[in-house]
Amino acid sequence: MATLKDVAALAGISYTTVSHVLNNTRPVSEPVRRKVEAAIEQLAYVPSGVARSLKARATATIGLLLPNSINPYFAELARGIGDHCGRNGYCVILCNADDDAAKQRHYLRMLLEKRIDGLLLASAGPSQGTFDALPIPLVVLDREAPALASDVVCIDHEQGAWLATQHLLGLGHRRIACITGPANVNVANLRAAGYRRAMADYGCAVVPGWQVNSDFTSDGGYRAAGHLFGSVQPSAIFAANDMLGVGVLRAAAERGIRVPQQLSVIGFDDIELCRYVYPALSSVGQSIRQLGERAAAQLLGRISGEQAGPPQRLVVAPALIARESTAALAQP
Amino acid sequence: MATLKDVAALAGISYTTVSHVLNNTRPVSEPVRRKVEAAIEQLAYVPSGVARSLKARATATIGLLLPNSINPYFAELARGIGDHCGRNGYCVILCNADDDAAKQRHYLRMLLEKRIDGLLLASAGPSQGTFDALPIPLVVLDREAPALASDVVCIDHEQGAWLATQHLLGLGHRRIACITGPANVNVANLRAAGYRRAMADYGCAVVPGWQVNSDFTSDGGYRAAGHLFGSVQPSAIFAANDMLGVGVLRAAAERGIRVPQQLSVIGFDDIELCRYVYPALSSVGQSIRQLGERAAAQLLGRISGEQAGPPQRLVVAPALIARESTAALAQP
DNA sequence: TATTCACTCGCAAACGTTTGCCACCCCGCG
DNA sequence: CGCGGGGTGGCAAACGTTTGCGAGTGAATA
Repeated sequence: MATLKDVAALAGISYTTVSHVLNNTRPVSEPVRRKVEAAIEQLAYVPSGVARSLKARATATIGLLLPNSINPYFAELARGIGDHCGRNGYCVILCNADDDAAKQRHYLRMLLEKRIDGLLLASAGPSQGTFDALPIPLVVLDREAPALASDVVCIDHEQGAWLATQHLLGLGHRRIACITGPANVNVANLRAAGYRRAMADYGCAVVPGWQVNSDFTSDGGYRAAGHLFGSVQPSAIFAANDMLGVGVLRAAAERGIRVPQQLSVIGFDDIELCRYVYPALSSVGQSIRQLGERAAAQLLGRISGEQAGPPQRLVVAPALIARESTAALAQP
Repeated sequence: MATLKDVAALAGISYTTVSHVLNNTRPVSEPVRRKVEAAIEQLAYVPSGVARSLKARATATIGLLLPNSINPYFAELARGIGDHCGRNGYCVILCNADDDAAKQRHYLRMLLEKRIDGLLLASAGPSQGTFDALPIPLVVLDREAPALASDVVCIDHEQGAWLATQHLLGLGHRRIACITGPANVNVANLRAAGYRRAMADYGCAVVPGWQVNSDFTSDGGYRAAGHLFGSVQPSAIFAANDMLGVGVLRAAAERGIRVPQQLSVIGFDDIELCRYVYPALSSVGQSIRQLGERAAAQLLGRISGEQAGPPQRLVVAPALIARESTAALAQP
């Protein structure tokens, strides 16, 4: 690859000046500028971001560390982040940790070596001190990170769950089951709490067995729903994420349970998949892409120094998106 | 951030030696090594990949340029690529061009500045010379790139379409419609060609109107199917990609057309979404993640110089994945 | 004519690594 | 005693930029 010096030599000029015409960083006479530009063209010169980064101590690159990418939710998140960063001249390096703590540390190390300007951490499991004293801005996405003194942007999980459950209650349902995530992940517990609060608000006792833990996958939702159909026979199910909801839909369809006539189902997150299944899955959430963009904006703000001050918590309010999978309780 | 010199100063040793203990690149006495390691620990030193890359003229990073990310297909592809690269010590910088040629050039420029070691180009539109004289290895994914003298890894689109159509024909269907992509994208034409070849093999004339162009989106499939239902009333539909297929499923469901009893539907690509819809969508394809890994492997081979020689075409054979959306033609 | 600018441009020192080359010490051998 | 050589470790030159400092032109001004 051609370098600044090559261009300078070809143009018969010092490479300092070449640098200045490249960056418009000081006036250069027209003839010289033209010669330089011709040389650049001729050599197909592309400046080295590596050298530039070394000098500038900045890479215009951020890292995005995802815990597991099986959930389409993260794909949409990544899109929002990538878009915002691209628009602002930043690159993003994407790493899937696959729920593996060792892998996560490995990637973090890699990113630090690459001298990323900031890190976006999406809903990781127990981080156990991995992200304690990072030398770069960090914003945590989607998860509450009480231990970390970093910015957090996420949705109000508890409120969203309340909203979803309240939607079902408002439709007349009372036998409302809840399928939630693993008991050791915080988000799952918050959503379950929202469910229980809504039930309590309506004076509905949550019978043991109505709330079942699963794993945030479609298959988990499928199995959990099968179990519920055989026991508590709910008239509505709040699935603590959309993948679970999709699994519920399938379990119902296979048994000939008609949705929403005989069973209402609502999910959480409002991933695009909701619109593709039939019946389309009602859900609560906010534009995931916007969430990603917001997180990216926050991080970029920290990097530029524009955003200063103590850690912020940006929690966005969820909205109800009623689709085809929820309807009023049929009169018995 | 601490530098090599800081570590050296703290350890009371030259920074040359520090470098050597870091990389195990020449024997270092035990006491010195211990002192260095202690200093590294104490300063939380992380070597600068930027400086390293500048010296080594390599970044251990590849670029992944996607045309549009609305299709979940690309998310899966990215996952496979990211996995393979991660395992081999490479990072991936992901760029979504959103079907915008200017954006695509912008990203390419950015990636070149970042001095990526290789580029993975997924199924872009007409590239019109943008990728002509790249100074780095390039492998094109998913699309046949006749103009480019680069490696290509893709699936046999024509054969896959033949397989899908043949599956329907084997089930007794004759009134088989085909919904395909935009006429100006090569992949769409190849798939349409496979459809027609299969029809011809069975002596079925393709009546005008049986093949309709769409846009590879769920919505496009929905509209096209609606159109078909009102006119040719096929007993089976081959959708040239899974998103189209999902749209067909919805159009059928809304009209009370039962799949597969009254209508068989088959897609192409075998994205994960196929398994989530009900009825699960039959499809043809090969593990998308593996396709991605394969492409990444090819690129990494070119980068390391292990793979030399003329451009290769790796085309993988598609397989039929029969699910719930296809069944034998009901006897009238 | 001497001084002061405005306008252009070049020199060279960073940025943080890797690595070829060389220097030193000490031991064993002739 | 002289010398070779293994075992250690330091010097300094790259890698390709950015940028502070300064130098050289003319022309305008005093």
